[in-house]
Amino acid sequence: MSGKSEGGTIDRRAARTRKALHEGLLRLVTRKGYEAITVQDLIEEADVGRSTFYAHYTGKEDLLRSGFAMLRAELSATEADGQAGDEPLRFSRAMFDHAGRYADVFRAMTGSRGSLVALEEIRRALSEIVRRELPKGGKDEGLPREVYVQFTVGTLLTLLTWWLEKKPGLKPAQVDAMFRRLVLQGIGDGAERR
Amino acid sequence: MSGKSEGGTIDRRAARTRKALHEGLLRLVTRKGYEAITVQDLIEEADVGRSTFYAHYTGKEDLLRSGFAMLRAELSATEADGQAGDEPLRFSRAMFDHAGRYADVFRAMTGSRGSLVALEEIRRALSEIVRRELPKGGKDEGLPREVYVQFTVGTLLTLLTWWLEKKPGLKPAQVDAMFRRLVLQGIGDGAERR
Amino acid sequence: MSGKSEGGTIDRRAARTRKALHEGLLRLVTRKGYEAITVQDLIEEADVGRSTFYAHYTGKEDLLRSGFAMLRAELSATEADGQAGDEPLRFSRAMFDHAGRYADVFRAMTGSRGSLVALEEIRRALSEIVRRELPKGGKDEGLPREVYVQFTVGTLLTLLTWWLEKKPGLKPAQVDAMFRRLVLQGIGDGAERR
Amino acid sequence: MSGKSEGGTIDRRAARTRKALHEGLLRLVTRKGYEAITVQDLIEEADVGRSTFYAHYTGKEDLLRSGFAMLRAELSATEADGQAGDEPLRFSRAMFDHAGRYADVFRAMTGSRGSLVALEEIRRALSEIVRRELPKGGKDEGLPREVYVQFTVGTLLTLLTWWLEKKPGLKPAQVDAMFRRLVLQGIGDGAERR
DNA sequence: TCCTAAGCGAGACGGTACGTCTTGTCTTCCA
DNA sequence: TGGAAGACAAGACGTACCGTCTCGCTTAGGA
Repeated sequence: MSGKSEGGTIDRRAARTRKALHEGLLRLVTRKGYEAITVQDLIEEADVGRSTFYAHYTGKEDLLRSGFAMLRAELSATEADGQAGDEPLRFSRAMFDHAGRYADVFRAMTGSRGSLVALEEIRRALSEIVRRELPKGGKDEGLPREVYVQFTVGTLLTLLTWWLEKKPGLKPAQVDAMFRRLVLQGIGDGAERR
Repeated sequence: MSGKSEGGTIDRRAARTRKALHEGLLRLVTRKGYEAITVQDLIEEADVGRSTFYAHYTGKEDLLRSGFAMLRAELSATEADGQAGDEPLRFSRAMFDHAGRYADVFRAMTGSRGSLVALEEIRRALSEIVRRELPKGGKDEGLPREVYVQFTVGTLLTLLTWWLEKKPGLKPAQVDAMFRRLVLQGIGDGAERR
Repeated sequence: MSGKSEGGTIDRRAARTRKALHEGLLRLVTRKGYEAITVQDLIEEADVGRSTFYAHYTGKEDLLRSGFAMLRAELSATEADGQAGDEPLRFSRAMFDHAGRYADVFRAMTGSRGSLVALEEIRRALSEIVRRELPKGGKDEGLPREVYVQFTVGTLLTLLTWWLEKKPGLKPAQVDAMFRRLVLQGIGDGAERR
Repeated sequence: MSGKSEGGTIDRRAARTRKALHEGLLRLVTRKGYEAITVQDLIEEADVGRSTFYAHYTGKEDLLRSGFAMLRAELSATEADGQAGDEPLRFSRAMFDHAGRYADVFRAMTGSRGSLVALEEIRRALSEIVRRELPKGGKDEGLPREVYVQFTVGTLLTLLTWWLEKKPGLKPAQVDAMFRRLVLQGIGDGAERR
């Protein structure tokens, strides 16, 4: 019994075990990439028994997802303070700031040594945020709302990946500017407009 | 000996073996998803000996990549006939037509049962095409050319995935229209321009 | 990790696993000869996982040797009761009695479907016994003690093989008589002596 | 067609191929022991195609046996000149002389890196000789003639092995003396006789 | 002298066993 | 007596050989 991946506070020990595993995962992921990590690695890193690991999680994917779940919970909690300013996409700057700080982890999750699972989790987390932040207007012109969301998230990830992998020297503000330009105007050259 | 995954015409038998493996991979990938495929599956499906498989490819990733390499080679060969019409992104319609026909394979490669490797290969193939097709106009307001390319490819993949996974009923032309709208104008409403 | 082929009492489960493997080997060896046995056969016969097998033994030779080691340990333990009667070679009769009962195993180990390893182990086990039982008399006319031992063991094996392979109908006592005659007098005809 | 391992003079080229393989086997056997030799080793050493090897022999055992067959044929041919002196076992001295010269090959065939097949061939070859050389008398006393033969051969091999492996410094004459002593008188101490 | 069948080298191939590695379950022991 | 430790069954991995086979090349021996 003892519930699998629910995060509820069951026990003091259980909480300590989960913390150790999450931290171990972070350390390992930057050291050898997500895909190469084995359950054996995880339990050695966290100094935990094999059956203990499986008592808490169904596998390393579950551990990863549970980590993202915690992350999302935290994000939601601290989101209220962003008052509904009328500027569109105003969350993006915070995003790039944050990503810049955890560049190592991000790269290890999404690079070729990463995992589709991680990528999907990241996309899901971003989608939730964008979905909440993008409720303006309803012009549509045949573009379903979900397409807007996925387009925005996709562009964000494109910039993020290009930035951290190819031009890590850039400042978050510079990348954010490119992002906004692309999302709001696309690549249509400025000459046609104005 | 005899080069691994180069596709050169080495031997009549070798070519037949490789063909059998590539076709087997395609069949299997739609049947159970890329990730779940084992080398054993591949050699049974292609009716090939285990050591023969490893004589040609270093693993299932290598087989996958070699398949994409062949695909790219074919695409390059048949590309010349696209005369340099002045319309931008004119390749996109063909792309969506093609993708619609191979929806099963595409989904199996990129879904959660898919593989980062496949995704990267698809992205690489598209990038090559876009890079060739997008040479118009000079540098623009500090946006590096590669960002244009990645943005375009990313948006294409976003639309492709959303289409095949969520709205498989749409016609290629409809999805193509959305793609062009997003890439050329972003989500900024049309009212501001013109 | 938990010692390889030492036979020590490490764990109840480990002991059961080893027992199952030893018994499986005996069954298989009479069924298809030692050489033809594969590790796969052994683990199927013993209903054991592949990695479990390799956790205990380095290969089928190691399993064989460990079986002989156990056998020797048992023999040593039950040897004390043989009081030092003055009759030479008095162990031989027990040997032939024993061999007659395990004729199948013996043949399967030493025949052309057998193994040099098994033969060497048998020879080693017999040598130990003979070395202990043959301490009478002082050095003799330039014949090193070890030559005596090897000669005795060799002759025993010669008789054993000939008996079980060519004349399985004979009684142990008859073969033992031949053995003693040959070892003690050679083939020189008795007439010359006495 | 073209018979497998018969040695008949089929063709000049065939004979050259077989010679190359036999010589390669001898070189390899002293270099890495019989058991460790692979067909690949043999065909590389003899500079022969894989299919050519299998056109002549069914495997490395067949090659080995065919080598012994040739050896036996040669021995038989040169045996006639040994006139039937009345001395028993007079062939043994020549045996030990010969073995001393080919110590390397012998050790590589019979040691733990050797092969039961080789041992059986050696035993068979020696048995043929002993059977021919041991026709004297018919006292018997219940000892079948074949037991005499096997006893003699076994003792010869025991001495041979012990000599080459443990005391390679001894002269053939010394070992031969021990052999004759053991075969003719056994280990019965001299005191009882005379 | 030319032609043709054979012997041959080269090595791809289908198979099988190997020893290693990882997974998720199940048993034992200890606190 | 409930959870940690780790032995275990299962099975995929990549490697090494095996014996079969299909190729061309060469190389006599008979026409």
